[in-house]
Amino acid sequence: MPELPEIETIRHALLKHLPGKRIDKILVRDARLRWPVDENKLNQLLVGNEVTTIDRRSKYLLVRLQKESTLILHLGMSGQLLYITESRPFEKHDHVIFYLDDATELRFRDPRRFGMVDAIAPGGEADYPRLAKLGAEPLDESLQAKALYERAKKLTRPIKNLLMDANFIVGVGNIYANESLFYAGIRPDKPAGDIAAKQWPVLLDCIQNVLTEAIKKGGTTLNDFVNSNGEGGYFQLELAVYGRVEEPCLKCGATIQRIVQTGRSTFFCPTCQR
DNA sequence: CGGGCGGCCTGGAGGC
DNA sequence: TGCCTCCAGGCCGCCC
Repeated sequence: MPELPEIETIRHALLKHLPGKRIDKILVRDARLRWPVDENKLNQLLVGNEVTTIDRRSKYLLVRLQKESTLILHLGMSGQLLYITESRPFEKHDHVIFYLDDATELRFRDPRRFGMVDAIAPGGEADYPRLAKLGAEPLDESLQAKALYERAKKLTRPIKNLLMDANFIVGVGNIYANESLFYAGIRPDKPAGDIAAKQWPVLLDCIQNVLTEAIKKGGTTLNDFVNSNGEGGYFQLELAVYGRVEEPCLKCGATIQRIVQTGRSTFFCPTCQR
């Protein structure tokens, strides 16, 4: 369940290995991902080009190549990117393999196949459908809490649902939405429009702190997340509310509650969060 | 337009 | 031991 900190961790790991390497060949072992993998498009746009750098937008990894083509990856729920330096047999869910010019490989592994592998032609990013409607980057220093307040002030849906909506703010999934709202002292089921203008800077600050701390710890490892070195993160040791139903609140000792919001588990402290 | 929800997908856990 | 059901959840598409 990679969210922004996990993707950022993977991006940093890949930056140590990929830049300067040329993609020599691409093997699509199973094209049935979230959208069918277009093998011809990958070959045309990516093969023969060197990686220049790697960016992130929302939970997408953007591997930049020469000639301004881009490899775009999404890890969905269970995706992993493995950087492989010595010959290793394929595993069942190794779906796409990028062979590099120094005999190393990048493998896209994804048991649940919610992930995505695609290529973007030069100049095509602005119109790329998955990127076009994305909301604010939470760690963007120019992001103003006031702008979020203005967008949210007439909305009736619960604040937690809004935080998980990538059209509003990106990179915040179930874990970090729960955690951020705990630190901000806001009930997850509070209507987004009921959050006062003066509360938004507090909330944004909590979101940024939670994400930044998680990045420092290498992300959260629950079921599936492993970074490109095959190592999990450590942020799960510091989760204040996520997954802690019936356990005592770390601030006040009250019992953490679990509710379901639009099919997703929500955890909160009924005393600290109002 | 806002907002809820079903479906995609597999592995692991729990019940019997 | 094995079969069944449920759950995890990012994101799209459909619906009201």
